[in-house]
Amino acid sequence: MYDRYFESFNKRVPLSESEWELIKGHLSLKKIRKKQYLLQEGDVCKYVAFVEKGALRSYTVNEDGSEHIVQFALEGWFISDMYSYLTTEPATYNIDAIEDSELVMISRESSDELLEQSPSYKSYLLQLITGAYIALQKRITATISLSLEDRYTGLIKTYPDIVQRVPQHMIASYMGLTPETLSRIRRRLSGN
Amino acid sequence: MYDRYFESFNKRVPLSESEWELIKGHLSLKKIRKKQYLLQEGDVCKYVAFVEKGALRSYTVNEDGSEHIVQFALEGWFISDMYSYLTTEPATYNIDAIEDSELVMISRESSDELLEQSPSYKSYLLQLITGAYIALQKRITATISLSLEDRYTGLIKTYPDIVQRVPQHMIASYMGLTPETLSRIRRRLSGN
DNA sequence: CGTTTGCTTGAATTCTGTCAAAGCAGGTGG
DNA sequence: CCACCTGCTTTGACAGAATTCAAGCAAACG
Repeated sequence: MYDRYFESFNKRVPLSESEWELIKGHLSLKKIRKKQYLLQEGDVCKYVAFVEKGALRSYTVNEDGSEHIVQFALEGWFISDMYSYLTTEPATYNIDAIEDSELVMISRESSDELLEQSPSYKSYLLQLITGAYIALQKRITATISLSLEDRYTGLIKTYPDIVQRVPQHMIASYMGLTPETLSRIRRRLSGN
Repeated sequence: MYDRYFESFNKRVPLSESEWELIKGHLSLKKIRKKQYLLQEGDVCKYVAFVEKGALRSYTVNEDGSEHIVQFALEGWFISDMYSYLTTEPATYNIDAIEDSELVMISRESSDELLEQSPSYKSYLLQLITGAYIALQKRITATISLSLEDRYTGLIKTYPDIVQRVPQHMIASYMGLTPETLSRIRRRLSGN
């Protein structure tokens, strides 16, 4: 229980027994099934979810009904609508499960308390978000500077599990492409 | 001196006199001229720069010599190659000044010390990076889900000063477009 | 005043999206 | 066990959009 979360935490910020007990008291476990919503656009996002097991995605839906995937989250990643979480404004993203999943949930209230009471928690959060920030900057860099072929091969190298576990039309959406275009890129890469 | 930095800090995390003195002891001021480098690809990034005055950009250069702007930083923003800064690996980004600028510089050593000694500094950094993370997520969302017209008008609304102060071929680079394409988008938007 | 820099425009080319259809599993119910 | 869905991927033809290359023009600068 909370195994991966503890591992993620402890490898960045080594934890004493007592501090872990304090933190654990603010966590809760949630299981959701494939295709089930964790958050719907318009609701206020009250939790950050850390993925113990499974796979989720966050995405927007345009007026014409088209979906655009903003993020995937597999084991060891967190997912949330951070803006809604911090401001309590209505969420602009939807989040649902791509696979049956197990999540460690941290509410805004719990997070605020932990930030006051536990320097380790504050350090962990800082490191986690800094890592996420760097990853987003890399993604943007790839988007504006590389060809589609190079972006896709880079994605495979960086996140092989995502490419294996997630349907390709979702990868296309994540890259801002149509499924047809991604299919053609893959053919070009596999040597006609 | 350090006015904007103090303001940015104090509005997020109110500071006592003594704590500000502690922090101020770790800051230094740097002035750089337009077109001057703050960081070159391959060097290790030893500072995070907070912009007191002026405008900078970070960008990559491809083998063919084409530049791709990853970020702009105006007054109140920070800029750095965070990955290089944290790992001491060679930087993958270049940073230079678009206007004559004044910067508040924080070295890695100073930042580490402050993170240990000042809970307020840790809180400030967490809030700053969280805000930057959310901004990047918005940018990615716009990139994969909106038309070029909507992306450009969104940019004008969100960062009017950037669009006014930065040459348009740099805006085009930032959006991942050629200058010609951006010029045509602007004509379409101004009603032929 | 000449040069540089940035923005615009045009025509040809290349790439991507759209629409329609077909192929290909995996899963379900009969 | 098989036939039939259903969801996903691939393919083709065509229309639309962006890039490329070339040229022209205006403003800024030394």
